[in-house]
Amino acid sequence: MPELPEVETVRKGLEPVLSGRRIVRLEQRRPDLRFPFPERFSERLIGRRIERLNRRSKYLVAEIEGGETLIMHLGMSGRFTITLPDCAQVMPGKFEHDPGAHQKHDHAVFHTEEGTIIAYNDPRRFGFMVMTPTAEFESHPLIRDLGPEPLGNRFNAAYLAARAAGRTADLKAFLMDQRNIAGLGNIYVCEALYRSGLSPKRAARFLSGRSGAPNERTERLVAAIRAVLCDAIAAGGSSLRDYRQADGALGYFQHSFSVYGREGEPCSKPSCDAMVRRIVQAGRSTFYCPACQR
DNA sequence: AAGAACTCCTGTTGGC
DNA sequence: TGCCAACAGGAGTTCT
Repeated sequence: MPELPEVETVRKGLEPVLSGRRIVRLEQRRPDLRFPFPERFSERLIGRRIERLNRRSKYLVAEIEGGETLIMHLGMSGRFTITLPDCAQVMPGKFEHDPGAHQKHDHAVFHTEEGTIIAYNDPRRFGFMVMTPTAEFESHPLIRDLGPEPLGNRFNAAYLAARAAGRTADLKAFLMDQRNIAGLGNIYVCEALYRSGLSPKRAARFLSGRSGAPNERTERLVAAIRAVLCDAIAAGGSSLRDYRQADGALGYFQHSFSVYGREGEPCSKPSCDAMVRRIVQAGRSTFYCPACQR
């Protein structure tokens, strides 16, 4: 489901009810998601405060009092729902079920000292939760090979060009690879390539000149990636199917898609009369404008 | 080492 | 209406 803007939106939604709060109960409804839940999961959380809720790439990262960190990934279909104490009073009609009553695919349910219930729901179970000593977070196998945050300082044209030098993989696959850039997925790769006028079928080395220096295309792509992510975060992410923000609100960036999911529709550039095309790359749909993206 | 194929799982959608 | 195939926002593992 979620790419960087959606995970950041979830983080912002969870922060007020999790950051600085103490976990008093954990209901773990099955042994695993994609991977087993952490050993003695509830023992390691109960009675402890969540000191901070961060995001790295598409991971939610909760620093737990006592020196451990909980790393969570939402996979394709993971989401959190928040039920506030006395929510019927606070938000009449907002919850269709009794507070505390669990829904199908609620696999882990956290209770805080304040009586807030935070349920992790994930039909496909491609998500996962793992714990690591906070001191070893950066060297954790899931974290250590991640590329730079696209909205951070380490990500720029010089980096991208050097990274792409000599690479024969197509641009779509190159940008989807989290080791190159962290946090992009199918939607935002398609949208960023459209915004920068680059074909998803180009080889990644198209981004670097001789000696791995950036060119004008690299600059355009970097700017487009930053812009589309910022726009999406400002819109609260994209709501496809039933994805919602943690507070139940729908993100609305899906209304701003230029190409994603728009096969057969006219290119949104007024001067272009081409139709958006869908192809399959590495088993995933790619949407692009064959006229604007070269 | 890089790249491509395969895999996990459930739910929804579209065509007949 | 039912049935079935295709597809879905991800990424670790395994192979070449």
